[in-house]
Amino acid sequence: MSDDCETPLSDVQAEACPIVQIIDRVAGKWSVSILVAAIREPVRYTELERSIPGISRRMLTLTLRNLERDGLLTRTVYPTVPPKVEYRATESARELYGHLTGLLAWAERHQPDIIEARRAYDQALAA
Amino acid sequence: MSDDCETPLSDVQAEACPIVQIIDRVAGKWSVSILVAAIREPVRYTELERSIPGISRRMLTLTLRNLERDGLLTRTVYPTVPPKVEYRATESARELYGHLTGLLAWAERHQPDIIEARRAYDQALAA
DNA sequence: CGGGATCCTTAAGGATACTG
DNA sequence: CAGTATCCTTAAGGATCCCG
Repeated sequence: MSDDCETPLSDVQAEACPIVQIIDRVAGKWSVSILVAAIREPVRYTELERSIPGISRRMLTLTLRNLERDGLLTRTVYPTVPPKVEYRATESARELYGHLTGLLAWAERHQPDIIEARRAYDQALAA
Repeated sequence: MSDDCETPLSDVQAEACPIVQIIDRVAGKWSVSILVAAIREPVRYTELERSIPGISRRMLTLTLRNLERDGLLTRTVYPTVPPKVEYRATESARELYGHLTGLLAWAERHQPDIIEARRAYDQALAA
């Protein structure tokens, strides 16, 4: 999935490629949910599992690892009994979050247009 | 993949959900590439096929249809021989594009951090 | 030229049992 | 509590052929 942005590209596609990479980073079903949950305050594993409906243990762990690997989350283990692990958003993640809320604003402004566009498109097909 | 944002959610996940929906809209391997290509001027089918390395006919058509359905592209057929079809970005898409370039700026600012974070993470694993 | 229809491969994700 | 390991299902995407 990771286009290298290496093999010779037209100027316009050279612009598209890094954008695709970021999108990929926050794509997948769960990345944003976890990121948003960890933005304001550190969260624990089980806390995430409970607050994100439908996520499986497997995907929770996998997505956490990826976010950590990209430097968007830090993972802190408290060697207590029972163990306690906290995930918190990094500064980098908080800046990214700012851009995501920008996208959110766009979505809210255009939601009616999108609904209508889909309705029109689907109706045109049925005809 | 489309979380409904319907089933009762915590306030924080209620915020995450619409963001996930937009990400999904521009996720997938090709959406952004096509969008960017069509932003400045109308483009033709074969033009897209040539300018986006590696895209298959199938995915080009599928992605175009989805973008059109969401009101991000308009499709214009000129009934000439041979046929000519132009895709152009809508106003809505141009606004979305603005937010995407915001993401691009974030990516450029943090690319060194990300590279370093991954390197550190991978090295810690190998140890 | 601009596709649609079909078949196949790969990767994302879900379910669940087990563990330090 | 916070995971890992394993198995299985689904969906995204690729290759190809055909057609107005």
